[in-house]
Amino acid sequence: MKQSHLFTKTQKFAPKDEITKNAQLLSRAGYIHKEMAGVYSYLPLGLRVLKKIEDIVRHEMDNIGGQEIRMATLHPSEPWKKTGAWNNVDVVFKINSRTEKEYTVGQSEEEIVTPIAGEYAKSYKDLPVMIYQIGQKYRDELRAKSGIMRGREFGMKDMYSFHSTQEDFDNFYEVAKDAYLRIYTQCGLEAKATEAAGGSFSEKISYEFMVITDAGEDDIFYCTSCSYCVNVEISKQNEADTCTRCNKGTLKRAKASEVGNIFDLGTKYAKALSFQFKDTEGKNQYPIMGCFGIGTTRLMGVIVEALSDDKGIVWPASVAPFDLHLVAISGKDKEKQALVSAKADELYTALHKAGVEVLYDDRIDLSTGVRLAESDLLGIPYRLVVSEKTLEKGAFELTTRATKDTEYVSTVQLIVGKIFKGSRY
RNA sequence: CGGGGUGUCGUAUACCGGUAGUACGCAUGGUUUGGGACCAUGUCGACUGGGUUCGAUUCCCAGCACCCCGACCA
Repeated sequence: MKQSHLFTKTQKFAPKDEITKNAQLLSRAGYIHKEMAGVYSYLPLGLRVLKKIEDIVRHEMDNIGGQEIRMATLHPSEPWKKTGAWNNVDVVFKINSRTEKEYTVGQSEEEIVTPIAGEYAKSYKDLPVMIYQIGQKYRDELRAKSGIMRGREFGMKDMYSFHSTQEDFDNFYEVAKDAYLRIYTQCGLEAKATEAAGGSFSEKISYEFMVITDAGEDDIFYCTSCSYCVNVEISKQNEADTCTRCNKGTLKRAKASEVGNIFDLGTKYAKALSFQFKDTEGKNQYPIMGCFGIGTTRLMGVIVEALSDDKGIVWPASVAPFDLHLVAISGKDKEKQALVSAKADELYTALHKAGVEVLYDDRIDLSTGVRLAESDLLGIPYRLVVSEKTLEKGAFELTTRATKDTEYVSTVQLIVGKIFKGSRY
């Protein structure tokens, strides 16, 4: 994409009503646009990032047997009344139509997905079933905060699984946990599966996936030796205690942000919504249900919080809006400018053909400082500068955003090799 | 929902009970071109409603919006 064509622009100052790093950087760089407290629109660059995150999530869900669907956003109130959520869950939006009919919008979808699954899964042979969707969620939060980290409308992947036995559920729970950890790794984050309370969902322990960051809103204890991690809220141990899991490490306290949560829902929703199947003996049984959520927009926010510097965002390659930022720089000399532009155009085409997603800053009349500062702010993993200097050298300047390392490369093949490093092919 | 704070050009800000100033942006022209460069000219503004006052953007009250702390957090 040519930057002269991109309708968004960067801003030198962050809006004064955005305090958190994720909102400041994403707003300044033109990834998001605030509509009201806790509600953001995703602009071209932001949507590209979000789609990449969604694709990573989608791939892992498909891998463990998930089947993607899209549930309605507007819901009838009846199933919500059946499960009690209509009156017991305070973040449920309640909408009245002009004919006084009551509706709600999705904030979690047990009430909708359970009847769908129940309509088809009549026998133990039809189970397990894993269904997920990626889409918008709406929650009537009393206080939206922290930019895109806690909104009233946000993106979420929610998967629901139905099992004929507890054992089958338990096995899948572990499989899903591993898939979750792979998702965060691919997003450039180190997440910890953390024991937490089940909330109003479940009396059992749930797992929250936590990324250690100063922006974190939760406190966790994690073991210095094994993978044990627990939310301070429910921990029976204290900081510096020896870990009871491995008896080797000690527990350290840290601030962390939640980027996912998985629950064992038992038969609560199947019972409330009358989902039964026939077991091997022909008897009616309620399936064991699980719920697996990842806030995709929140994940985007946490990535920015965890991976940015004083100049701007530093996207991991896997979720960056583009692979490469091509910047053409030249003085006013028309002849030289034409040479630089021609070379940059040529590279843009060749890189595009080689499968590289390129944002091409072709605004050659703009001052260099502005454009390089913008480049850093946008946070694309690699920057390729074409200028009079590099033309003389017969090579282009390739800079890694994260490390600021610069090297000169002379061919498209070498550029492609450097930026993909075999990670994508 | 409890507590606190803030509302001034598109953005960030200044001052002020009596012409609302600056920077960035935007427009035009010119000088620049490896780190948000410079000059000139132009463009654009007091959240809403009451009250006090000769006069309110400024003081007071209410509403609304936004932010922060807490509570809450499927």
